[in-house]
Amino acid sequence: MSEVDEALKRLTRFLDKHGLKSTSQRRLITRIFFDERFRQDHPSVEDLYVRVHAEDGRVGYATIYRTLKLLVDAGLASPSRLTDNQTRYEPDIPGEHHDHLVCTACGAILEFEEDGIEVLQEAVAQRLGFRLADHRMVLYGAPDDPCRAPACPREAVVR
Amino acid sequence: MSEVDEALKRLTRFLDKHGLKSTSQRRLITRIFFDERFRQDHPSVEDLYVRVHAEDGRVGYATIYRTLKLLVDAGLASPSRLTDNQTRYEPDIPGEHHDHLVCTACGAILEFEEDGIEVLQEAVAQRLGFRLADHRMVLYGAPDDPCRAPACPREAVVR
DNA sequence: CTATATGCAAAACGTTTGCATCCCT
DNA sequence: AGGGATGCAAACGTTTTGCATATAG
Repeated sequence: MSEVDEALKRLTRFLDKHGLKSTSQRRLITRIFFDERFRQDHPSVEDLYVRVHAEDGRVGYATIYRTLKLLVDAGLASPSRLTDNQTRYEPDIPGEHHDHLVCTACGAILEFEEDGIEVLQEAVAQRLGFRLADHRMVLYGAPDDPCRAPACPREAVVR
Repeated sequence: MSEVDEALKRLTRFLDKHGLKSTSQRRLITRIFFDERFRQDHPSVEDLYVRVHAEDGRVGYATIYRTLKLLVDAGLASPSRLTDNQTRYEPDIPGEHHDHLVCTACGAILEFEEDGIEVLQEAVAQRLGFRLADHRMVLYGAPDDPCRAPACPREAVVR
C-alpha cells in the first residue's frame, strides 16, 4: 500500500475516533502532503498551499494551516524548523526516521540516518533522568567539490 | 576575567575593526546578554528586551534586534530555534559547547555535552561529502519522578 | 437536523525597515 | 563635522481567529 493510502487510512481512523469529519479538503491536502515526489522537497506551508490551491481553487491558507495542525494531532506529521522564519511540516511515516543536513552553499536539504547517534541520545536522556520522546538534529555544512546534494542548484554554489 | 568582560572586549575589538561605534546601548545589551544568571534561562528576545528596557527605558525592540544581529556577525552569539515561533539567541563562549534537552512536562531547558555524538556527526557529514560547520540538536523527553531539571516549576508538571 | 469545517478578511505575532534625530569618533 | 546608531512607528511575512456560510454524518 502506498504511503498516501496508508496516511488516508490513518487519518480516517483518527477522524472517526474523534467525531471529526472527512472532508474533500482534508483528503486532498493529505494526499498531496504524503505524495512521494512532493514531500521529498521538504516543502514549506506556502509550497503546499500553492499545490493544493492549484487543484482546488477555493482552498485558502486557513484550511491548510488547520489541516496541518490536525495531522500533527493525529500523529501523521511533525513540525520542523529547518530554516528561519518558516515552519515546515514533515510526514511521520511509521518505521522511517531520519535527520537533516543543510548545505550552507546552496540550501539543499539532505536526509540521513545514523543509529549510533540515536543510541547515544537515549543514553544522554537517561543520564539526565528523562525518557526520550523525540529529537531534532540538523547539521550544517559546506559541500566538497563537487557538491553531492541531489537538489543542489549548481549556479548558486559559492565557495 | 568574567564572561561579561570577555564579551565586551571581543565586542569592542570587532567594532573598532569595522569602523562601528561603541554605544551605551550596545554595551548594556551585551552585558545583560552575557550575564551568567540571565543567560542560563535561555531568554527569548522579549525577555532580553524587558531586562534591558528596565535599565534604560529609552531602548526599543529595534535596537535589541539590531544588536543581536551585530553580536551574531561578531561571532559572539548564535540564533537557536529551541521553541516554536521565537528565535532565541545564545552567547558563544569560546571553548564551551552544549546541546539541549527540553522537558515535555514543564518546558525546562537543560544543557548537556556528549562528545561521542559530535564525533558521529562529523562522520556523517564526511560520508555525505560535507565539511561540518555547525549543528543543532534538541532532545525532548518526559522526566523521571522526581524531575531533575534545575528550573522545573513543580506545580506545572503533568504526568 | 446539528455539529463540525470552511472561506474570507481581519487580527495577531515576531521581526525588519524608513526616516528624522542623535551621538560617537 | 560626519558617518554611524537610535527611537519611533509603520511595514512586513507568517500564522491564527471571528464569523457567517456550507457540508458531513
